[in-house]
Amino acid sequence: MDFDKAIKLNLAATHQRRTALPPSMMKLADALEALLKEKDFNSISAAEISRTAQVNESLIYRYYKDKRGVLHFILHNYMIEFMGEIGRQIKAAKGALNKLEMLVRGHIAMYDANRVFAKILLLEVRNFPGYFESDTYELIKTYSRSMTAIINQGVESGEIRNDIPISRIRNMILGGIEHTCMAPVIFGYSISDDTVDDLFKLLFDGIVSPSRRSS
Amino acid sequence: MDFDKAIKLNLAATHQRRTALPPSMMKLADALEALLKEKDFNSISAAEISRTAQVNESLIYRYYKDKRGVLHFILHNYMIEFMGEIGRQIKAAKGALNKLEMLVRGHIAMYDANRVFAKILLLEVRNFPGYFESDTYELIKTYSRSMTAIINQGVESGEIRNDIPISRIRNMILGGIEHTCMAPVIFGYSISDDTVDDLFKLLFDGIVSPSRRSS
Amino acid sequence: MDFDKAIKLNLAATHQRRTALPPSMMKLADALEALLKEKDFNSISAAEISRTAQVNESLIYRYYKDKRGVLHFILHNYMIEFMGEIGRQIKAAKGALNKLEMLVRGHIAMYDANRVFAKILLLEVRNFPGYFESDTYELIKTYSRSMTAIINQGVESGEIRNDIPISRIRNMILGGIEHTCMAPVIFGYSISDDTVDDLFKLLFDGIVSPSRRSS
Amino acid sequence: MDFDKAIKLNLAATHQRRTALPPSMMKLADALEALLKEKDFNSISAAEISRTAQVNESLIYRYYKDKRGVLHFILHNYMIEFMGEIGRQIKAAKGALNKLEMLVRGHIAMYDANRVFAKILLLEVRNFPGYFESDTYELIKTYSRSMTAIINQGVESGEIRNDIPISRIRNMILGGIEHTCMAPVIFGYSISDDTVDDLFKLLFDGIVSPSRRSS
DNA sequence: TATGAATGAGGTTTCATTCAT
DNA sequence: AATGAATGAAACCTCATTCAT
Repeated sequence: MDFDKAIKLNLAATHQRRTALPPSMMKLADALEALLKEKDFNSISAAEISRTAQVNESLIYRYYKDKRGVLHFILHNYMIEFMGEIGRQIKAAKGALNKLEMLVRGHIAMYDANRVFAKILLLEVRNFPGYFESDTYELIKTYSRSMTAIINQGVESGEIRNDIPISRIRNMILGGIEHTCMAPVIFGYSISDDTVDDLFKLLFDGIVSPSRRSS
Repeated sequence: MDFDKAIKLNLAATHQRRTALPPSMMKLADALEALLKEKDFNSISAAEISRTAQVNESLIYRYYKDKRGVLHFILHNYMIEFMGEIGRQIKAAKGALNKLEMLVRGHIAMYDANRVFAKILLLEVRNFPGYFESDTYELIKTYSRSMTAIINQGVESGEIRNDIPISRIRNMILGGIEHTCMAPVIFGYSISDDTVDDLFKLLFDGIVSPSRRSS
Repeated sequence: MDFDKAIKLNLAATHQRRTALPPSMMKLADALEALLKEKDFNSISAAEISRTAQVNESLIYRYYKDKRGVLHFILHNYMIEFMGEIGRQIKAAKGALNKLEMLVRGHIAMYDANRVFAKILLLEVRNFPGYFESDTYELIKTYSRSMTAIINQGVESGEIRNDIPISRIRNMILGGIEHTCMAPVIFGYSISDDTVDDLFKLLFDGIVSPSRRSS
Repeated sequence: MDFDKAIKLNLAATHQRRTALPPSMMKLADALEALLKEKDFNSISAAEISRTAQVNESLIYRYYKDKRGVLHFILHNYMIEFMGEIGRQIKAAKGALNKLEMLVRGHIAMYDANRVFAKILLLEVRNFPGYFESDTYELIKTYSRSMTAIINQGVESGEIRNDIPISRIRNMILGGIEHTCMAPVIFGYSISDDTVDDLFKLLFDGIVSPSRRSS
């Protein structure tokens, strides 16, 4: 059973996943995840992963393409969970700004709760050649597109200013998220509600169209 | 002649610098800089640096503490150039917002013109243990403090809103800069003036105090 | 399988040991031992050990902590053999002085028969930082303690003078052994019985209690 | 000015020597000598020697054949001093046994006072291929021959037994000296008069001719 | 499904030494 | 008499990975 097959099984319900996959495959992923809490990917060796997993080193190459395959597997699992969660929250909200706020708060909350996920996405995966062609990056683009859609909807409904290209607004928001989370993730402190509130003040007072401003 | 001595010489004029240091020392730094345009630091080997520099590998260790020392040297040189440049530009501007704009535009222009500098600062240096205790990070803090001072001055003069902690405003700005530059730096396309203008619209409409708003 | 585990297996019978451990692990130890007959440890390279063992160089670091780990392994094996041998001989003797004589003669005989063991202990291991915290040094302390016990018993039975601290007597004896063996070990000549007899004359005329002296 | 020339100058009086030789040449030798007090030759690098000497590294190769050349130079200087000293002492003594005793006591005293000299001769120089063809070894042979001459004289005068080849007696004596000094030199404790007296007891009771024995 | 053994390429770093000035 | 620059070999060690069982 290889990585591709695993990914498909992964899409099934979480309960089933954990049992459907070979135990050692999960142990390896869990081990790497645990290690990522304390070091970056490049300084974790295959030997260390398997030692932590209490599993034979060769199994990495049975279940994954290579060492990096384990990282992608972890990321992919997180992304799927993330996308589902976000999808549910957006549906509940009314109006583009509310949806956006849900989205951003959900995103930050996910990073806050799952540091390893945040680390991988913020630090590990970027300068890896080939990442931007990976399946996982496709998921990110899906996410990005749904944010674009919401902004677009907000522009059309008049909630969001229309003098700036939507893609740029989206990038601003994504940048805000990343910057808000970067330091806490690197230095390991939690992201306070105040910080997030301030992010919204700065973000929204900037992008909300003048006619809608309270003051 | 070691790294420390080199740094001091570095502070001298650029013309002098290049001749005062051993040729191979500069060749190595130049070679690493060239290589950084195409790969990340960790996947550049000492052998590769010296091969590119057409210089003996062991000179890395004669002129620098270790391989990473070359990276620090490059970064340090850029930082010194950067700080000088920025300092000059700020003095020319009147008013906190103008100063801030100069600062941010200068910062982005520097990143745009010197991709390697941007890459090192945005990608390479962060998760290196010990970076935050380095001399170079001290320079960054100097920069950060001068930004804080300008914001503070803007708050006192009424140009900038006073309901958000200054440190958070500063982080927002730094985050905006980083995010504006991140994608262009990673994907290698240039940063358009429009992008920067938009950043200011978003940034300033957010931080300018309501009483000063035109609409 | 690492060094610690190996040590435990080591305690098993010799026949079993050689088969229980990875063949290459033993080949490496044997190779180093052979090389130590002709050069000192510092001038034997890892490449040389593995070449002699006809084994891949990296196995040194798989089976041992580092190059020095092989030395410790060899020493440890010898120590275990040594301790067993010594233990058996002591039991056979009656009276503290006889026991002591057995001990010392056994010790010297071991050095005489196993020059590499002697070399390691007398020359290679001493000024290595960390040796005195090693497992092997613990074995030495065990040995040292059993010598102390015998001396103590001799003092209580009146065989050994009681006006000198036991630890000093013990050190005197250990020093005598070392002194006797050092030159033969270094220059590669055998330790004559006469030399050992003389050591006893000097040692015992010094430590035997006055009441027991013939003259 | 090269080593050979230096050696010749060396043979001149001590006062002149130090001034006749280039200062850096002496600085290097002094530096190595100082370092030898704490490490063995193999773990002292050329860089370390020149750094300690506060002299340019290449000067090692200007004034000496190679790194080991410095060691030989130091040894040679000691040897010349040693030979002069010994020569003077011998002349003062009457009778072969007295001369021999002077010789041995002088030799041991020299080792005791000049640990670096002793270390080089006892430990560093032996397993170096080519040593036995060196100029310095010629000096040693001179020394050895003068000892042979004394023994010969003692045999002829009846002081020393004539049933053992002279060369063997000489080796016995040289071995005794080495044996006596080895442990103190390695472990860094001083050589007590008692130890030396014992050496003589053992040596002379063996080599003195029966007719001259007191008992 | 899993294991232990082994490999080879490559990593960073240190060193004695030589050359040009 | 002395220097700084440069070199190439070799040191120790790590790693991802494969193979036979």
